[in-house]
Amino acid sequence: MGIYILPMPRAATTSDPFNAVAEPRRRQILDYLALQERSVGEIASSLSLEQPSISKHLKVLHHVGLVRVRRHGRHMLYQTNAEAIRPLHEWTKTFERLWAHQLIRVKERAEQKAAALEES
Amino acid sequence: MGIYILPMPRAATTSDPFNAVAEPRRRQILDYLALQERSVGEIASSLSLEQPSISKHLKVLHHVGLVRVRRHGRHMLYQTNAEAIRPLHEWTKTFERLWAHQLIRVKERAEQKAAALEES
DNA sequence: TTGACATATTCCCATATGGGAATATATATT
DNA sequence: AATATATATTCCCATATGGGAATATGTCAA
Repeated sequence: MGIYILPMPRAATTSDPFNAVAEPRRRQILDYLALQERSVGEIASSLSLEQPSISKHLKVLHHVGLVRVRRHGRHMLYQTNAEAIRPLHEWTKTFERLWAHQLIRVKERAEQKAAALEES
Repeated sequence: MGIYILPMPRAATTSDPFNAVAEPRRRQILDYLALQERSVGEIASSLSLEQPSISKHLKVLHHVGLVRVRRHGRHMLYQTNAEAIRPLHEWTKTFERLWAHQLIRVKERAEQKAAALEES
């Protein structure tokens, strides 16, 4: 182990939040765990998935810091760590101005078209 | 005959923007093409990657609508379609309130700790 | 037409993956 | 102690993948 960044056909799901979040099930889990902590069993039954699958997804999410865990008796209580989603938010935010501009241009073109129709 | 559910080991990179954007190179490309359209050759030399690799990444990005293309002579000019990033932004945004709350709690706990130290 | 340039496609291959099934580990209860 | 419950791990396997190299397609210029 150490710093190894190379011949990977596709970056590991555990390599960063972007990869971890690419899987729809894992986004579901994060949504579900956003407001309150839940046990693995609760997650499994709520999302209609087998417990081993949930455990594996949680392992990935925990590896990149997207969830916190604490033990409560036999149960492991997981909860979304929203802070880890922030980098994704920041990255997407850098494009916010752009889609606003693009929408304005679409609107302007539509208005020009409407004006042209009036004249004819 | 019946319904066969094909085993998908991992969703295709072309399945949605979340998967397309998981690849760091593709995020680089989107950053680079955010403000102005660029030819494949320009992208390749700017990001220090082989042209075939760039073309393949662009194919994925185009498939999910993250870039637009237009032909200009022999050149293909690509540009980021910011609108397609919006769903990612919206999803991450749903967690915005939460990390604000969590930061407040972290701050409060730190202050309590400091107060306890003062007393002792 | 021929040649030069720009981009796209194909072939190769080692690797991570997600789900299912079976099993292992950990904790609580009696 | 033994047993039940909760979670984690392991094994299996078909599949998509990213880069490199080679090649194909497309477009302009002379």
